[in-house]
Amino acid sequence: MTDKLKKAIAIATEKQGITNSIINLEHPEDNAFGDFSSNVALVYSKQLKVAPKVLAEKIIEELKKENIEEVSSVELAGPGFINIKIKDAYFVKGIADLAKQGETVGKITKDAGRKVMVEYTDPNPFKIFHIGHLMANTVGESLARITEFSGAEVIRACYQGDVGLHVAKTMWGIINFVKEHNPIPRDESTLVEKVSYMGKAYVYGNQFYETDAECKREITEINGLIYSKIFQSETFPIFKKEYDWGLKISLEYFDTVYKKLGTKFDKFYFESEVALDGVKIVKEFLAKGVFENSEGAIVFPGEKHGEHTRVFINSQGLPTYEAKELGLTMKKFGDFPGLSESIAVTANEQNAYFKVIIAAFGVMYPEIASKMKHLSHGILRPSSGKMSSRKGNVVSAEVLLEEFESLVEEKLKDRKFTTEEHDEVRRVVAVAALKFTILRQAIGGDIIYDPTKAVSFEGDSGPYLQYATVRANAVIAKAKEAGVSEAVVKTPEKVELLEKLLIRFPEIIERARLEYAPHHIVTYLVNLASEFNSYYANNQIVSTTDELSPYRVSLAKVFAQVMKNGLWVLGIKVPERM
RNA sequence: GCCCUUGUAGUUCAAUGGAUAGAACAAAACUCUUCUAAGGUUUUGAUGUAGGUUCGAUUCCUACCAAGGGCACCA
Repeated sequence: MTDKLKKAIAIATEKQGITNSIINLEHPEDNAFGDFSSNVALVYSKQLKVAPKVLAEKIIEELKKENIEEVSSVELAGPGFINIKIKDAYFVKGIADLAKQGETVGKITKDAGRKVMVEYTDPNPFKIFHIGHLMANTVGESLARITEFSGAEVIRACYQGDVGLHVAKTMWGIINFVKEHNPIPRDESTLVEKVSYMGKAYVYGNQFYETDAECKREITEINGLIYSKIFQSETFPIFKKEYDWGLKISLEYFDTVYKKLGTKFDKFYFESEVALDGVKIVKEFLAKGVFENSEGAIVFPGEKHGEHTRVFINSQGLPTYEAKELGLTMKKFGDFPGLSESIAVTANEQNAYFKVIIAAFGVMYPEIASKMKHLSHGILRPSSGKMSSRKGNVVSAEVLLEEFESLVEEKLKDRKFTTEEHDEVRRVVAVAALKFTILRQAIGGDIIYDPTKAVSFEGDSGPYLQYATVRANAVIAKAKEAGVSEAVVKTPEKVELLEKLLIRFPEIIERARLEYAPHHIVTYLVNLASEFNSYYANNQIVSTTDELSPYRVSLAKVFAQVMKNGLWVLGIKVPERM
């Protein structure tokens, strides 16, 4: 419909002497202005040296001559807008079409044939899985699903730092921690206990790294030994027992978190498997003059490319995060030939870092640079202070999720559930509340989270969207029970905003994909759910006497499916009941 | 010091250069013998400051103010 109207307006505009015009066609915010609105007359009036209103009148005249079937009226409004209203029958038919699509409603084919990798979450073994990882996971998963829903083949990747200074700090911490305080948790301890022990060991190690020169020297030495895992494996076994233990429980624990959040990665990358490649690339392009020797390190002189200089190989001869990133990127494109796009989601403190990486690729492999996309998120901040896993004042994902779950628990008190159902609802609703909080606003900005107020489940929230869907499903079930006919025999004279919003779903998906902006979907679903809730309050949907009942039930069905798919794209599940 | 990002109701967020700047929370009132009241209805309230570009600026440009992040061997 949008394309059809755009074309018609383009033709009408062309007759006024404007060629190759860019037609802007939008849904006016105020529904009273019509279903579509265009500002072409305002845009091109200057070029033609006529008043916008005069031009608009002429275009409207042409449009009327075209006699487009679905259009009920074309009007001039305001300073020169062309407002178009669509016949109600078109929307009724639109709902019927959506109903036919069933579970695939809203899926588009914009990205068909494309292969897109999304790398996100990237927690580091040997360290805590904190709320920053929760954010990256939520944003990344949603972007992956939007892309998938747009028809692309999506590869979910997760990149984990199994070598590096942080590992050395934890190793040192474990070794010294054991001596002084606590022994390593035994096998019968829970995974969470083991992981939190390791988190403490890291903080302990880091504390000494920063304050004690001798400890710093030891940790640096351990770091070198850890790298020997890659370079010359025979010197590594010194810490092998602690290392293997730490890596194993970290990965096991991450899996439990992913399961809870609803992510399933297709590919895990480790720093240890890309570090060597990174070194190779740096050496190769050092010879070609892309990198330079500087103060014993090898750096990329970013200033030559509008960026800043960064160290790729340190004076110890070890690859930094930067060099590993080169190896990782090459490996991604090597593992998945024909990759059309490689998206990486990280915290926004890495924005400048990624610009340098992409600039370096721009010099070495422009083809790859053009396919790289970096997206970032802000921090999920408990209104007091910045969190840092180095200082240990971080909120772990575990703690935050538990906090949300206990809030849901409160609400669940009055409802009757089986134990199994209770736990499921508790978890699904808590995750929805959390993901909604993260995805409701444009990605990139910080999300301020007040731990005392926590999260209200009233108003715009994940549970609000789930609740509207659950109610629609309950109505559908009731209709089935009451034996309301499936066949729609009568349709309403006049459609509501609900129908109009429903048929826009695919457009919203497309925009979210184009702009890498999940929050457009959130905004849309909130409006849609709110519209449905009003409709639900004003209309009896299930009735054995009202001829409109089958239509209303079919509308509820389409609504429930759009909500389910829209929430799926956000990574949110809908419970059976709540 | 330099670079990047962000300043919108009391609060947390929206708004492809367009029309009367949308929600939610908080506050006040109403609403469950119709399908789940985690709902619905109504009322109050905002574009950091100063310029500029434009028919039109929350949006683009400049300066200032404020907040956050980054800037060499961490990831």
